[in-house]
Amino acid sequence: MPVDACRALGLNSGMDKAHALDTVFAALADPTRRAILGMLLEDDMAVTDVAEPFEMSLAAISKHLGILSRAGLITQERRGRVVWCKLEPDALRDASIWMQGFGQFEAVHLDAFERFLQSELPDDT
Amino acid sequence: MPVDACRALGLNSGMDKAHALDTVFAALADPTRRAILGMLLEDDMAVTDVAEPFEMSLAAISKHLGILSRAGLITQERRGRVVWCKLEPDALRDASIWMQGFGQFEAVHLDAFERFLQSELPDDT
DNA sequence: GTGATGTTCAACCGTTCGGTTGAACATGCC
DNA sequence: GGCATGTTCAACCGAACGGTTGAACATCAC
Repeated sequence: MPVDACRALGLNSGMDKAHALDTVFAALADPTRRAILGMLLEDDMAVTDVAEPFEMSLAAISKHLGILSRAGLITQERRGRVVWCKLEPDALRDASIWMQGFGQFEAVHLDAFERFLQSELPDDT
Repeated sequence: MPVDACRALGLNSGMDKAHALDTVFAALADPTRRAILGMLLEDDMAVTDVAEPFEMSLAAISKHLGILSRAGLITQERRGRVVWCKLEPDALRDASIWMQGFGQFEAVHLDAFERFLQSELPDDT
């Protein structure tokens, strides 16, 4: 598997699963970073465009993007001068699964939820 | 609604939803605290018993429990000398819902997913 | 080459975090 | 009362966090 793909899955080399949860949850524990993820849900964006709506220096946003990237929640690809940021939602999967071990409704209705997914999803998952 | 119930739902007074996500995710970003939550999944526990498996001072565990409590993830009730800790999994609900906005399969089928939740959940939400 | 643009680096700053220690506070037992 | 037990408080420590600034680095346009 290519290194980038690993990082996109939160499987940074030398990072065990617990440490991956650490970095993912820590990355999510900041409103600026959650807002960035929400923006990237719409479309890929350049760093400057990500920074635009925030009242904060470009360097600060660059740091936030670094944290999101190290957590595997986004990937960054340089094309010419501009660095494009892309959401990697698969990195949330392990964290989501961990959480679903606790939620009452998820626990109770997990089977129904999986039946729901199977019925609603296209086959390419 | 009683204050304790509000705290159990992560609705601490004066804490808006974004701040609630901050504290919940921050609380989850530590392996000791995640382990504690896992232990409380089995049963309610006294503070001393929570601390027993960790190579760490009791005061440190007490702080961790305070963080989990302020995030609404547990409640603590004093009975005599001992303080009992109880898991409050409902506090994970908002965070879980927020995350499910990002998973690829969930994103595509979010409307259907919400219909699913509405049909499967009890009415007391 | 020159200059403007996009991004990151390096150093710094104040605050928070995760841990320690020792003392304090409550409560139950004799 | 006196003492052991369960828990938290207060002060401290080093490290990490979230932000700033100014300089540096790449790349594109002319």
